[in-house]
Amino acid sequence: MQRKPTMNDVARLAGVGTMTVSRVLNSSPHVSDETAARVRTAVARLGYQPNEMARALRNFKSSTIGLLLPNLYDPFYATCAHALNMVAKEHDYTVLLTITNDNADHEYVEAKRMLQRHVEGLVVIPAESDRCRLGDPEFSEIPVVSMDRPLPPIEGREMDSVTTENQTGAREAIEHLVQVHGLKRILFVGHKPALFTMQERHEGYTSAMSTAGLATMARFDCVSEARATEICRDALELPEPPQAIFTANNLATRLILSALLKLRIRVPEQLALVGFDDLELSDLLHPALTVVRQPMTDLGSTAGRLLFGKLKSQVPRDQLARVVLPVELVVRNSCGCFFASGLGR
Amino acid sequence: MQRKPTMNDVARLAGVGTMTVSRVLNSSPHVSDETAARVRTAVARLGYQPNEMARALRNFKSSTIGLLLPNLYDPFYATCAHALNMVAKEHDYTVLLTITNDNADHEYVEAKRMLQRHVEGLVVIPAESDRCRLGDPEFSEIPVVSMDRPLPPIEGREMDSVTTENQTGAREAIEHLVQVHGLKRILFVGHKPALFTMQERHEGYTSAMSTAGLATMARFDCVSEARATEICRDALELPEPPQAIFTANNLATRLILSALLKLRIRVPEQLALVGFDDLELSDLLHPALTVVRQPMTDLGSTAGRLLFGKLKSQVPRDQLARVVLPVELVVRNSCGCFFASGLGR
DNA sequence: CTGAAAGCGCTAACAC
DNA sequence: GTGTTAGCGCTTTCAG
Repeated sequence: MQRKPTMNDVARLAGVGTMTVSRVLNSSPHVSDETAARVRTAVARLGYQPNEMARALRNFKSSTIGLLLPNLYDPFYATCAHALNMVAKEHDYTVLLTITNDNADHEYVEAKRMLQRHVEGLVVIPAESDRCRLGDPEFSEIPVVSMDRPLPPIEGREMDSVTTENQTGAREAIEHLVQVHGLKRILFVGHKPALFTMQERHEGYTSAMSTAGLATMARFDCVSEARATEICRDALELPEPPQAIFTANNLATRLILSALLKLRIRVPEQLALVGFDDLELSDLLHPALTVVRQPMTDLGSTAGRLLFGKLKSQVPRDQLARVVLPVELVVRNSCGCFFASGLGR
Repeated sequence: MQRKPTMNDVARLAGVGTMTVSRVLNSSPHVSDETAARVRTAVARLGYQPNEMARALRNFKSSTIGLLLPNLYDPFYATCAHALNMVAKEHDYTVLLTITNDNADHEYVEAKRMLQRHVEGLVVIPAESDRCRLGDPEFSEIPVVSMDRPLPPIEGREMDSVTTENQTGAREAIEHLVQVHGLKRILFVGHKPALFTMQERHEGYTSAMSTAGLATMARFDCVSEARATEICRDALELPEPPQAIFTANNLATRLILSALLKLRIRVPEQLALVGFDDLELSDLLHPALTVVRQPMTDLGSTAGRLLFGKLKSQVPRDQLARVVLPVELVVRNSCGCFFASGLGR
């Protein structure tokens, strides 16, 4: 385990100065072909690899970006992360990854760590919180882009964001239930009332319901199997029980579906179901799930494009971008469509 | 956007030398409480943050590890990555993430990039390939741990690995089909014959079949919906069609399931199904899937523990660890269990 | 207990 | 075209 060769070693072996080596490595024009060739042989002979640390220290750039997200076991976040990574790779950047567990304090600490590591930009799925600190002045030196949820503006400073049409998606889901299937009593089920996406989807639900002149009912506590069962039971005991449930994210969908199955409630005959977020196997379920599908990959790659646009100075730093990506209502069977016809197996 | 404060700035403000500041920051003992306090105030006043780049350059350590994996959209890999990240966080290390797309050349290039960035260790889900180069001498300076698939030993050098009981898992699945359900003709379906896990599972399948005195049949080309349909159709046209299919990974399971549904083949009555790898909604399917479940989180965290064991010098570098984690046969309905009783909805 | 000097590996700026 | 000098921000070494 001997010391790694440095630029000096290469220079000595090639019989030139270190600067010449540096120039060759950075393919600067003013080097004669002959010397360049000599240097390259020396590099190859020694298996020389530039020390990125020294380079970063000198150049004030690290070719690194930071990615902060709540977790990676949720396929939604993981897919965003995947897409972002691909963009970074295209630009020859490396990604520093951190899991925040949806905790704003961790997020802040980790973001600072990344700053110390001289990341040139940050992509973040902000932690669910009222007191996010990613707007602190120390972060204003690098571009920051948020995905899925916007970063709350702090002291007037706003940051780029890429989100999806949460409201529109929810509204379309409800309108489908109301207009196509003639349903009137639709229950909204979410898992965290404070979450931006949750609020937006609830807003979409509310507005669609009120447009149709229907009364709303919502539960925001669908966080466990037990609770989901409770929610379903409560709902069915109502004098006028809901005819459909709109689950506002993949966790809620999963839990409610499981509860419904256990309670032996027939979907969609007895209770229709539409969910926000597509799930891996939802087309193979019985009934196949009708869902609002979000463009997960686009979220990540758009965030990446936004960030690199600024890093490569193609876009002025102070130009604010707020991209909202379209969602798609994927009509399958759980809403009641194609079901009587027996297509649903 | 002014220059960041350096240690020198702090030293000047506190009226001490830079060394004293350094000592305080690294909580070295030989500083008087009073000076230390002065330094700390100065640090706070300036909002000083140590420059990790300079530190890494000086110390030859970066508090960074590298993670290389095929992709993040596969929940299996993503969950491993999540677990590893959590371990790294415990040790106050940062993770450099790279997607290899299961390409050994990308993997090699990216691993070298990580080396240039002075990662202190590497965790990798090796790309499917006969010519992996992660055993090259340049990597022998840092500990390398592989997950899910072992790294092929190169020039005698072997590396730590964490895998799961692929053979045993497959064998148990087959034995269940044979012994509990009395099935004799079982088709093995995989997607990539070269993959380590695929081979191991096939080996388990073969050994279980031969122990039972049964003939084997295998397909290794389940890579698309169309192909899956073809596989099913081919199988059913056989003079003695299979009574069960064993799908050797989550992709194959997904595709075969979808094909079976489309072909209106009843599971498990007409054809039983057992898969390797659990899927997010597989307990909600009709029938619920019987699967061999792998400890995804354990894979990641064990790999992390192995790596940090060496980084913290608790374990000698040359001590080879080969951990094999147990899998679990999760019996649900697709194998035929609990099905006649109507429990499956 | 504290500070000054030297240098980690690299490159921008200026000589020649 | 090419080499020399200086210094990025930090810490090790060695004097005080």
